[in-house]
Amino acid sequence: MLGQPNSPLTALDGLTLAPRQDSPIWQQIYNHILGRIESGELSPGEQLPGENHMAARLGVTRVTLRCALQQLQKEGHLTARKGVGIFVRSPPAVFSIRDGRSFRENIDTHSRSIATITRLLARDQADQTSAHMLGVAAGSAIIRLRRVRLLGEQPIYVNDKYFPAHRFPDFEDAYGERQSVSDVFRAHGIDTFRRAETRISGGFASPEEAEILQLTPGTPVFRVNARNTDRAKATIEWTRGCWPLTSVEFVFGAS
Amino acid sequence: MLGQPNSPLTALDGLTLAPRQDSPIWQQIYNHILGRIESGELSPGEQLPGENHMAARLGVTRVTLRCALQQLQKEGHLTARKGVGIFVRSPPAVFSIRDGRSFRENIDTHSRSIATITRLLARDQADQTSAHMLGVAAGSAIIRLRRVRLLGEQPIYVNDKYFPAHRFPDFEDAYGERQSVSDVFRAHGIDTFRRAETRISGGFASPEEAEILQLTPGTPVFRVNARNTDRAKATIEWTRGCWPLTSVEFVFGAS
DNA sequence: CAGTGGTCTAGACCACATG
DNA sequence: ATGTGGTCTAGACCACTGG
Repeated sequence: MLGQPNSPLTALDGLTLAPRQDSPIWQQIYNHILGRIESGELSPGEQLPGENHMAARLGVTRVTLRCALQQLQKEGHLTARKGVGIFVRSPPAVFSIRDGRSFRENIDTHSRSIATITRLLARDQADQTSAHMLGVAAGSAIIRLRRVRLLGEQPIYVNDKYFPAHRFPDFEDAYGERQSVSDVFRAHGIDTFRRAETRISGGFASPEEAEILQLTPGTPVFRVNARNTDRAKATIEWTRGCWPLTSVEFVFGAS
Repeated sequence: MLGQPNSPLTALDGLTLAPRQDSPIWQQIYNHILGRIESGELSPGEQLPGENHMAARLGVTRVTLRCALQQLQKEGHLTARKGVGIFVRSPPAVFSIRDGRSFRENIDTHSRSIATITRLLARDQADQTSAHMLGVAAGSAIIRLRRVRLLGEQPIYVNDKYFPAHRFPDFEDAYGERQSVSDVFRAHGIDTFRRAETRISGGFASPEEAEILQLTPGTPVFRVNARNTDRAKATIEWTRGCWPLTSVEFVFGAS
């Protein structure tokens, strides 16, 4: 028993199912919960009652209830953790990423707090893909960096960055102080660099991505691939990132 | 009875369910069908056997089978039409859209045939949103254009374009001949224009979008908003488009 | 009319996480 | 040991589409 993690258990307050409306029961449930999330009555991180409770409360089967919950999970509003419970995920008050600006510059226009977690920083050998993107030979020494960005408490972005190791002998030291890639560039004499290419595609969260971003596996996501080049147009960084579909908007060429 | 629309009914050939593997039954079914689609054994437009047939053939409940089918629908591989059947949708061999190029220039790099359908061309009054995007007063005369693009037989893109009517008195005539917006611009003395801003976000297909794109409602999609401006930086076109998530990749700033 | 997919019920067992 | 979400069964009725 978890005590009463959320004393009011308010998730379903005020829901009464119309007996035979034009819309399916699961959609009525879906709409009701979504409404309570978007209105803020259910806040991010809050736990919902168990599926059995909710199904009994509504007089429907778990199967029916789960239709609604699964849709809400696919849309990024809820996260389920097996053996634990279902939680409000959100925000996802969409915010904008402008091409050519740093992550922090983009976020700063928002009021919420932003955090960076470095999950991996290691030297490795380039595989086929990363070698190609960096313009080096397969097997060359590269540096791998995996970071997760949090908006408030919610992870909203995970990315893997790859660097040609020979350009950055002091990567770890330069990075360590402020977790800033720009610092690393500057420390190695690269004061101007440029976003050479950005590719945006769509996909579905792998189990690994889902765990990091606190999503249900199979949730739709943005996949972003980008290359940064130095003044001589040599590639100094290749980034592969993943965003929940509903958390972000990409802006190109704006004012 | 539809006769045998696909004589072999090959959708499930060779599938035998492992009794208690590590992966759920529905995922085994999912993987099997997806494999047959991607290998080309199931071709676009082909109809699957009915759910009852397939469920019986596999010795599972429809509920279990539908788990697999629904996932495949969300990913854009299958389309279900109530009262009719389930069809292979595909392609979606992803193809790339480069910013700043016309749709046709982008597609021509692909081998498949491309078609344009004009679903609507009308004069109207600007609502709040379109007025704001076009930089005109709400209620001003505007021109609305809705088009669908097909790759092969599959609709892969629907968009609504809005134009300030006062700039294009002869829109219909200039457009009619080749269904070309560039022609309209040229006919009104606009020989150079520029993509001022592109915004990419994610969402889920509305019933209307789903019908047009032959998707299941709720399928994840890209939403693209863009503005074109003339030499004087006045907005001459605002576009709102919708792509199935798995059909396209957007490329910015490439070679 | 018969066949289709969409919805729903009332059970059940499982793996998992927590206390 | 308990409660959680994940999976699955064996039925059922419905609305829709087509011939």
